[in-house]
Amino acid sequence: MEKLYGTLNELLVKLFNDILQIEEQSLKNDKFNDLSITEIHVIEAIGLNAERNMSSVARDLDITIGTLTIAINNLVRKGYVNRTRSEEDRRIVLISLTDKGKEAYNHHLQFHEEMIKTTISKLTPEEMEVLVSALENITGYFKEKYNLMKKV
Amino acid sequence: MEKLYGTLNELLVKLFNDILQIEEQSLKNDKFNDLSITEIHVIEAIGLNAERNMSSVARDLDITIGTLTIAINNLVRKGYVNRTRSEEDRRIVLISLTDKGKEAYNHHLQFHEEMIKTTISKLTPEEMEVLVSALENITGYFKEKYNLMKKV
DNA sequence: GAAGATGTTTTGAAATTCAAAGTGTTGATT
DNA sequence: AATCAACACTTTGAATTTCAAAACATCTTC
Repeated sequence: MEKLYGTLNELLVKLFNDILQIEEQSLKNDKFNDLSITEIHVIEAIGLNAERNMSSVARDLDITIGTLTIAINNLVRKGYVNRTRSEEDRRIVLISLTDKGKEAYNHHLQFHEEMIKTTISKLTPEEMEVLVSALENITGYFKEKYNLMKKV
Repeated sequence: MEKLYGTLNELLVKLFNDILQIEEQSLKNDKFNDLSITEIHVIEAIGLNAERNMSSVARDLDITIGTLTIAINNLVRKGYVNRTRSEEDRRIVLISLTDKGKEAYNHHLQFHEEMIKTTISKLTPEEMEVLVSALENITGYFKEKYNLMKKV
């Protein structure tokens, strides 16, 4: 049990550093190498579906709207994001991905998919289900803990 | 199968973001709340053992020495790190944790331990094993991929 | 002892972030 | 209809983090 414990700790810490670094590295040798990790995350948060307003995207990313404004300025300039004002309520700014933005979105998705594919290719169907429920447990716990902390 | 795939992707991404945010939040309500995450990482990298020079710590953290110099300036100012010059080779700068630095190191370790302990407590032994082997797969994949990229 | 190598610091610039002030729009109240 | 508060967003000013390249100090080698 103690051993498992150290293993898990090490794995999580290592996983963390690795993912960040690889994501960064892989961006550099990439078709979309004018995008930073931050910008990729914004593109991810906007998503492929309908137009979204600034506030909801900022909330998803856990950043302030002011910070998002700056990020969107750059993404619009680089041609990844459309920005328009809502006709119904002219306070609201609607953002969505351009075709180029959607391409970048899908490209990044593939990075993730490759990672997952490698992971699950070594698991049996039963193990896969176990993994999913284990991760659901963990993220559930984290979500709870995070919300508690936020309220304090 | 496709569905599991998306689920797993989502779970891992979420887990990742959650851990980062919780770490950040927990620092704020903390005894050592004058430390940023970056600074905690530097303290972790210096470690409890012998004095280390700038280059080796920078290499461990995958940052430039110049960047580390600035981080160490602040940590010295805040009383977490000792900085001396080697007597044998006066080019070399030796850094180590002060008592306060060691306290912060252990405190952060406890945060990790608690996180892992809670995680483990929510899992059955079977889930544990699957989780560990899945994470091993992922980090293995990353390690390989990362080394490849670095060489390019 | 000069030249080059090594280890670190400094400098200048860019990216990311926040809090707070500012701008424009809408909705409610009177 | 006029005003005022609430809302959605942008701008501003400052802090942090980071890097590359120049500068500095010290060692090693020829």
